[in-house]
Amino acid sequence: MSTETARNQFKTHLAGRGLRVTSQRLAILDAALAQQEHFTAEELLAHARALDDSVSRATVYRTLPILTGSALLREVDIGTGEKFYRPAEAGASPQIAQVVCVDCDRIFEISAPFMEWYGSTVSAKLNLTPVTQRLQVSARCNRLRDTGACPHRN
Amino acid sequence: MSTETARNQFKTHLAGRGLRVTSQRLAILDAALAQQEHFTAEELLAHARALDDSVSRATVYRTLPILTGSALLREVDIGTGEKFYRPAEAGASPQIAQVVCVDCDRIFEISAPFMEWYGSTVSAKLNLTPVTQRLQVSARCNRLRDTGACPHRN
DNA sequence: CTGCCTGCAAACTCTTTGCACGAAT
DNA sequence: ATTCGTGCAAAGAGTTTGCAGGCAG
Repeated sequence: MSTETARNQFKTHLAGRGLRVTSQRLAILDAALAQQEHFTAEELLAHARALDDSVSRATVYRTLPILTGSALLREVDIGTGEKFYRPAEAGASPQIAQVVCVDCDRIFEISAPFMEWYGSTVSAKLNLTPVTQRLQVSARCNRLRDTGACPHRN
Repeated sequence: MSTETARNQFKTHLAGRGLRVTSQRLAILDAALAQQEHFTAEELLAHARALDDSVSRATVYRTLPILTGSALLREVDIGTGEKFYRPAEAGASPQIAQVVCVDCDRIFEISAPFMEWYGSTVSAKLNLTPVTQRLQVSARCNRLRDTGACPHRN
């Protein structure tokens, strides 16, 4: 999705909810979409400020829920206290497994289509209907174990 | 597992690591094992204080890692900022899925024997070896949707 | 113009830590 | 007698919120 397309999608989302299009919100959007990896709110603040130095931490935190709500970003929680975000690829499977390498702290994401069946099966036993599901795996790097060097670090 | 058995297991674990058996640690253990549902550190503090009012918040936080490390408690992270704990049933499958009802916030746990294979498959693609894995499902209550009353609430 | 949005800073929640005293071994 | 463990209170990390002024619609 081009930046221009994303901007338009964002503006439509804002307008549809009676929210205003501000330079800060656009800067945060642009900064978020430019990220290559998972990023934190703090990292997003730094990048957004590079685009528009009037962006404050509060506005980043106030804008993130709008961005996740408009399906432009996905929130990724790996249970470490701080939340991570990343651009939501259009058409990507909602069933994603996160593999967190305990050696390098990197987060990998892999489509996990089988998960849907499993979540549904498990939920049905409780008379519940699944909304979201997530397989989170902590793993060690084989290369690091064998050669002492983690190929993902640096 | 009886309370007496758990106490002995805990004392053995402490002794084996050169840690001391204190009344506070035992009170926290007893309070934890008496819980029927998932509990937070704060709730555990309240219950432990009912058994021994000299227990402080700091000691609860310092003891929780010892209890999880000795396999007497399991930590359950559902991505809400605070961590939950529950007694670790002896012999239970290490592969557990958590289903969190978004209507009543209750946490259900279900054995998920296939998860290990999923995690291994997904990790192998990255040349990683899984250490822990977790399937977390958010779900809505069917009963609430149909009748307007959540049978789990209250 | 109206009122949503903003930056700032303080508040908040959960957890961790420095310190001097007290208790387990 | 040694240490390790403890309570207290302060510090920390991440996030949220009250307020007065600013800008979008």
